[in-house]
Amino acid sequence: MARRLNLEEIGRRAGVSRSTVSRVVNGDPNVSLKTKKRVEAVITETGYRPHAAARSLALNSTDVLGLVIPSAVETLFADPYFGRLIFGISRATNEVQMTLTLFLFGDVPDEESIISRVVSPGLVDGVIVTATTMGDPLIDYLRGAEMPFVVIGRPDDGGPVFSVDVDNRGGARAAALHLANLGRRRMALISAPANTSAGVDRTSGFLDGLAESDLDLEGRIREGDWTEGSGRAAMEELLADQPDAVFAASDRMAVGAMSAIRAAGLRCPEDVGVVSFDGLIAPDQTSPPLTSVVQPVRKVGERAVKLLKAVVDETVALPECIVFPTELAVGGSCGALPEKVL
Amino acid sequence: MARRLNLEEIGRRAGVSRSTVSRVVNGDPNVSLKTKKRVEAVITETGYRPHAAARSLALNSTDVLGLVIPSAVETLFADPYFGRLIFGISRATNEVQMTLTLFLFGDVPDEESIISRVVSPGLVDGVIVTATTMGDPLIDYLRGAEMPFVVIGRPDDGGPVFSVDVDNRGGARAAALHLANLGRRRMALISAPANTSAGVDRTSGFLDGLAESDLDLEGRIREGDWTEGSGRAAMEELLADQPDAVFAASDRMAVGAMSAIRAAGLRCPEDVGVVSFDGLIAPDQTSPPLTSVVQPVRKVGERAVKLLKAVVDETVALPECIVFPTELAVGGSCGALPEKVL
DNA sequence: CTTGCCTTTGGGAGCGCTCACAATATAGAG
DNA sequence: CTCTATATTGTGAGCGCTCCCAAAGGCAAG
Repeated sequence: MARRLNLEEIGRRAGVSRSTVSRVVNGDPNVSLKTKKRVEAVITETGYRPHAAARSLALNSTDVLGLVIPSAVETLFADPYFGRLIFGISRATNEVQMTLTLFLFGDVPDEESIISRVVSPGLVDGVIVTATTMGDPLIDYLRGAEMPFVVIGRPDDGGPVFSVDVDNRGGARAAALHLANLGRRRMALISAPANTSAGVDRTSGFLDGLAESDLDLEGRIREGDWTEGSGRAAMEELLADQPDAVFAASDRMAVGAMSAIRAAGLRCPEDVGVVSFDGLIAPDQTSPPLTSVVQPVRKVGERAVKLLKAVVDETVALPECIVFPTELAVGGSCGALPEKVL
Repeated sequence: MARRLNLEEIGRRAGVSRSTVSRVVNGDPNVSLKTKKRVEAVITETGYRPHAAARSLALNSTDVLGLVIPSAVETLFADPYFGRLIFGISRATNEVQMTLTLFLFGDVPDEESIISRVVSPGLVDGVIVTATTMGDPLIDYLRGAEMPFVVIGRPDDGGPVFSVDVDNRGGARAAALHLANLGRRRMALISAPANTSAGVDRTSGFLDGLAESDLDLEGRIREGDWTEGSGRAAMEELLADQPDAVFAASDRMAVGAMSAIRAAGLRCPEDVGVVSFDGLIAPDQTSPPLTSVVQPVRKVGERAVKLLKAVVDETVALPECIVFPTELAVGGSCGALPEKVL
């Protein structure tokens, strides 16, 4: 008796055909009210749920979006950025009634296997790619497989892609100008990896701002790897050059830098002002509260989903590069007095 | 010309049949070397990838695991716990060549829609459920839908389920004993939500430890919600009772508690010793480093995947409850001198 | 009562795959 | 060279769904 629940079986029990049940399930209005009620009763009673794979096969569409994070080493995941991003993406995915699948690459080179799964037809309708390093072959691979995709960040080569990014350059420039306006003259930079577009853009934006203020790093630059530890190490080295301010290209690196400053017996912001990038650390989590270039992480995620859906549905034609503005949120770490802000 | 790439088409191009190509794709040894080479050449050349949905339909198995986090409000996601857990689960999923899909419930009651997707046949082979609150109807729903599942945490009711948990009770008890051994007598507790099994177990374990030491909370208990802010608020209240130590049921709440202690002009550990639960905060991220009950989050995730796979494959019969031990990692926050530790 | 039109329902085919089994090729033994 | 045993390949059916079109039912007008 335990026959599988499928359209045919529901139809049999309701005394109608497969197609009629299908119509009811999919809300097709061309069904008489009486039939509809009857079928719905059977569905509720049996707990029938359509078979997702079968539907995907017939429709050639899965209603599943993939999120690919190629460099998800454990340290990366400690960054609140990804939690927030995943949250935003998940939210937006739910909103459009789709499902989110996650492709994280471990340290192990399971890349090969994962990538080939990502581009399999019938698994996902499209993917969002983030945290790629420059020259990542993944992008070309996706193009070759004709898998719709959206990049979070700035794609490196000239190839046309859909992307969502934040104004890294403008934000970093604003950080430099802000510090310069506060009278800081010997600034230092803890940069993000130079093989990421965010790293490159934040560095060049900061340099832009310095140049506009007739200032220079004079070698006071160290590259971090996004982690707190790397920020601390970088700051320890930079302190030898006695900077009066530092811009860290991420919140976590800034936290590390602040702890190095404190450990050296210096005060923040009096001796060394600190400005960071991200805006993901609550004001009460550091003392003094971080002055930070805020990027709208959740919005980026949500926008990426919407854009990807448009790409999949082919309701958008030309490759589009969306850039969200960033905004400087002044805390106490840069040395601007609260009075000045309010 | 642009005919769809499928087994039939690959076969046509290689001069063999559908099944032969299928055999090659799936590594069936019953194919002559010559044929195999020829087919593989065509596959490489065309970039053919099997259609996942079609395969799922035929095999009635998707090779996809779901991770369901029913209470993923944004604050929850700020906890490093989930990042770590997802990382572990993702790793293990990759290892068994499966794919991970994520079901996060937003604040909005999209629950209905998400749950019904979770239990649809043909989407996932099974799910891992975590962060459920007691009495969560999700569990019963999964049972009713005959969807294989594994719970991370201790299931509340008596119904037989597969689960992976850590020894919350034993860990919290060890925390109490440790503080008692150090001579603390007026301990306080910042508990985790009482509608979670971890919350209940950590509280009762701590009370056990106190009782064994002939101590009592005497009302010095406040319930937090896992967040740093709630830990700070709880501590502020507790300080009125002048405790000489506090056990926070999570790292983040402990961090909040420490900041409240500092803000009150008290010293940690001299005035108030702090012990937390989780062990997810690096020693150099707080000062003094947190003494914490370490739970093997990543292992829990990995084990959950293995267990779920066994459940799906029906290679395990009786509901199994796996409990990982926890271990007290002594930092400086509890007042144990470094000499004592080493 | 017939006709025509619109509403509602049913059946066939196909999505791309796997599985079971039939068909064919190959080889070894007699 | 024939015959069987085995290695290799091909065919049909079916997984559960959707789509398309044809069939049936209902109803008003002629």
